[in-house]
Amino acid sequence: MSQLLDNLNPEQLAAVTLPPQHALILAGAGSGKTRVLTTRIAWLIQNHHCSAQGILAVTFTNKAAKEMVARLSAMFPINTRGMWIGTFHGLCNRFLRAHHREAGLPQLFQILDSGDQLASIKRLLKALNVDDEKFPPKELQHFINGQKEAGIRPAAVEAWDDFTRRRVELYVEYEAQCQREAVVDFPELLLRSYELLERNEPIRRHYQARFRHILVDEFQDTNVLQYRWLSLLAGKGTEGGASLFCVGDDDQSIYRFRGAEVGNMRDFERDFRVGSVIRLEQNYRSHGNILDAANALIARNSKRLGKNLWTDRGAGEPVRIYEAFTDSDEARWIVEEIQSLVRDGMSRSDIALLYRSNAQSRVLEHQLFSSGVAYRVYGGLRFFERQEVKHALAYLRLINNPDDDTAFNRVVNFPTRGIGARSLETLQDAARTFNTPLYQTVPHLSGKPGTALGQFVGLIERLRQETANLPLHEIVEHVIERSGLSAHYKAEKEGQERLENLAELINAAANFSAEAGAAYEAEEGAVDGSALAGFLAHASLEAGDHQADAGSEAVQLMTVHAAKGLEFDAVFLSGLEEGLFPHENSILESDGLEEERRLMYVAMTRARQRLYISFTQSRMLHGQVRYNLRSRFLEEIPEGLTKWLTPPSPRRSFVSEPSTRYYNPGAAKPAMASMPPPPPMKSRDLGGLSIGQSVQHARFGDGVIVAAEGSGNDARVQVKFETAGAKWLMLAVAKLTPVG
DNA sequence: CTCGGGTAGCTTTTT
DNA sequence: GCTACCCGAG
Repeated sequence: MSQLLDNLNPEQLAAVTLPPQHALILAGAGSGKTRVLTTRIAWLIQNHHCSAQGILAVTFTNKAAKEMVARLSAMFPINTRGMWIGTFHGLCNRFLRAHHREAGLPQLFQILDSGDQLASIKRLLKALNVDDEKFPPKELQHFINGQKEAGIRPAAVEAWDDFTRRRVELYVEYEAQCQREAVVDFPELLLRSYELLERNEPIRRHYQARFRHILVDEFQDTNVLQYRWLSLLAGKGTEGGASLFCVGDDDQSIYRFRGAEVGNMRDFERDFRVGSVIRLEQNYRSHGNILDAANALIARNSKRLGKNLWTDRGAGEPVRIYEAFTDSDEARWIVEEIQSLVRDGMSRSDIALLYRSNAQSRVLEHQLFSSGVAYRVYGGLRFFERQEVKHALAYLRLINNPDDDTAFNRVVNFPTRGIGARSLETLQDAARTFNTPLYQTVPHLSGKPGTALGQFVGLIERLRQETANLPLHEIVEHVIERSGLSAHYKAEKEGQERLENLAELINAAANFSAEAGAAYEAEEGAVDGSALAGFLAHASLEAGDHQADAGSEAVQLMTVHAAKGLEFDAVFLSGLEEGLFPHENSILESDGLEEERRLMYVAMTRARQRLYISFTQSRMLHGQVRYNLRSRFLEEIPEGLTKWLTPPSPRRSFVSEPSTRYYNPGAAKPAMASMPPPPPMKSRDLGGLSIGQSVQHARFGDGVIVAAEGSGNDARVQVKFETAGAKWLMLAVAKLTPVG
């Protein structure tokens, strides 16, 4: 117990030992957030503030949940099984399985991942003969999920125009289809749970009485529905209930685009009259210069709860800045620098190469590859998203729940068994007529038992019977063999890797039985039903690691988003250019720039010892060479903390943005006068115009030149107009008048 | 049914 | 510039 609290700093200690009450912990990057969260749980239990059953801890990713459980078990022999620790979706799944009847779901309901959901929507639009040009499936998916995540059912959507009204109708149809097929999408897991808690008083009271302490990780990433779910569970006000312990960092809120609502932090303070806001500001990760640079940058954001990281580790090295001519030059320099770090003894896996968008990885990969530097890219397809794995899972899903039309469509003709679009269309039509799922419709088709479709149904029936009494991993193995998948990939030239993945799936099933089996059958029979159903839910809820040979001694490549929560000795931050970072799309969004700045803050605070920032004068993007200004974020890092590895060239003033008030060309260091002139690319003949120049156009109005290409008669400039958006204009044709 | 040619679109992502 | 997806030909 005394050991438990050893080495906590005063703020961490205060957070861990708060008396039971609502609390908001503002935990800066690298401030020991996870440690506080887990120690808090251990402290609560050891001091008899509650039993393990009284704890609910919720995270966003399976990784974070697993880490919490691992750290807790390492702390003291604790019954983690009794606790509810998991992701929002994982916990809601557990809840809905336990109360499926009250939630209006069959016990063996299946979970649709995003891809399944999209397929389901496409199928719906087709069946309803909806023009998918007018209603693009992706857009409809976004619409439906957006409504659900705001807690809005179709009847409550405010639809003022025909377009929205039609989308609401499709939302209704989609809900009906899911119900018919006994499937539940991700946001539905949340919404169903919320609604059930809300309308069913006995169940609500049961859980409110049970959970004494609710702990939330990455609270800044919660969406509206998640916050409401937490509020309901905590039972604020008359119903008594749990203490909410929310840990988050508003400066690291980078997921607004997927519904995260930072405002939840302020709302939480207000709604729950949070008396204690504790700031964890001591950083155990980075050296002083890196922290100071990050602090100075984030200080320019206006909407902050306020926080300043510090360290006692010393200033360390300056932030290194490098300007390259082209993206390949930038990549070449980065790889050379990496090689030199490795020569000096740094481990490749302690080096990260970060970028704003995935498209940037290609040039970097190319250079790493040709220099023979081992690297690893995060962000590809994940295990349970692979084609062959999804196919195998689809067979398993059909055994588990034949009404799952998404699974049916996926494998009815894979491997091919002569069931073409024609027969499927007939089947679809019949299914609509009889209002039955596809599987059940097959026997209705005018008594031809020998048809290919009939044989397919026969196959599934046979598989179900043959596997009825087998242990889980043998079910999986049997289905892979007897469905024809195995033979299909054996025959395929490139099938070897797929076969290995299928073998890995059998492994995963064996592991699942061994590990999760025990946990799942704990208390309340939360997930009974078959092991198969549990495994399928697991496969949907946890897409698996991003592949890439883990553990190998390799440089880590990923987007800044993917790097959140990670740390490295050396971090290379590439592509610090206007339009890329901050991304051009974000500049038009309200508060978009502040979110980009937070993203930059996250990126910088990943570095322990060395931070490199680079940008280029020209970059190939969307098949065009673009000439971008260097990012305004570079101007927001105080000069004394940086070291330019190339001579800093003057940044053209960025006319349309108020942030330039921080940039004062007049105050340029005298040394700049002796710097070499800007390289030739910048001095291209634009008829007296330059990048950054404000111009006027007769039709499009006022704008700023943001890029240029070609020369002479072919010279073109890209102008970002205030109202008309970005346009490429031929200088020889367009009449542009310089302004100012 | 499979292959390949043509074309639209292109920030970030977990569950 | 790349790629994912759609459609038409074989």
